[in-house]
Amino acid sequence: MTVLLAVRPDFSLPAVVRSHGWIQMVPFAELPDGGLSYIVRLSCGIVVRFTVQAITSGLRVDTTDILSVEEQSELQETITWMLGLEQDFGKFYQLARQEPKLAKMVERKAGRVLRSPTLFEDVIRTILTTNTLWQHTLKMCRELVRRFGDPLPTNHDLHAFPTPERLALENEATFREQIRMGYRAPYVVNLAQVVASGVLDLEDYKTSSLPMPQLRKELMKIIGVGGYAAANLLMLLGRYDYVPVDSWALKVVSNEFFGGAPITPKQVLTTFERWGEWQGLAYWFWDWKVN
DNA sequence: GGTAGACCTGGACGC
DNA sequence: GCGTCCAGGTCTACC
Repeated sequence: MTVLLAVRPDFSLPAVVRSHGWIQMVPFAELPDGGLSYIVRLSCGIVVRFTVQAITSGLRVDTTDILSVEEQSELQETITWMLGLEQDFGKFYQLARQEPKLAKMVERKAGRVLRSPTLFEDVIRTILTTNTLWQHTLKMCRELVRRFGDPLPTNHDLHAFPTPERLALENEATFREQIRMGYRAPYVVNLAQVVASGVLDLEDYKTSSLPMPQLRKELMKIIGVGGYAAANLLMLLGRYDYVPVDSWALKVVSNEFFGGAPITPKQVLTTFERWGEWQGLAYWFWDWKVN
């Protein structure tokens, strides 16, 4: 079935889809026209594949199944969150237009960051990106989805991202041996268990009114989420007043602003401080020198 | 608050 | 084929 969605004038679907590496991780996939394909498990338990494509009047959403009114509504809410359709970048674009290194991103209508349907999923993905090579991250995610995600009824080779409840049934050894997660295994087990049991309501953070420093502290209470991971999650939550500093950030900021000399994470943060509530975005979409 | 070392995997490299 | 080195963040212990 087909559903149409309206978007703001500053929205670009390919810009969101290609905003970062999530699109390379199952069950995300990019369509040839820059659109999005994703397999989602709705709250009623059905697994649906949907595609999103840009059309003149906004977005066209096609699903593999006929959905009830409630399911359609849930799917629309999910897509709105995933693509950041609710976000307004007017104020940021005004500032960014005055910075040559951000001119291209304004032109591309970039700024939105592709999100998973749930924060639980984004936390797991983020943990899988830490302290390893990107190819290993992709492999861990692929195996996690293939082994524990509910299959698409029309194609059992495709799966939705596993639920906290499903992952909470597994133990550390399974994740170490089958998913090759290494020391990250207890982090994932713990997160699945606290979310599945209701001890931690991660999805509540999507609408949290906590100031950034407190929200960052809350995120860092999750075992396996340190400074970088928390900053990355803040970006995904639409909080852009902090920069996710990893080894890449140290490298590009050093090359751009410090002549390639070794720098500290604090120097990265100081460099982007002037962007205030938008510093995360300014860093993320900066037109970095490529060496 | 800052620092050092352990934790894991997988790719690159030398033998 | 085997061993070694390295990259990549987080946690814990210690100062």
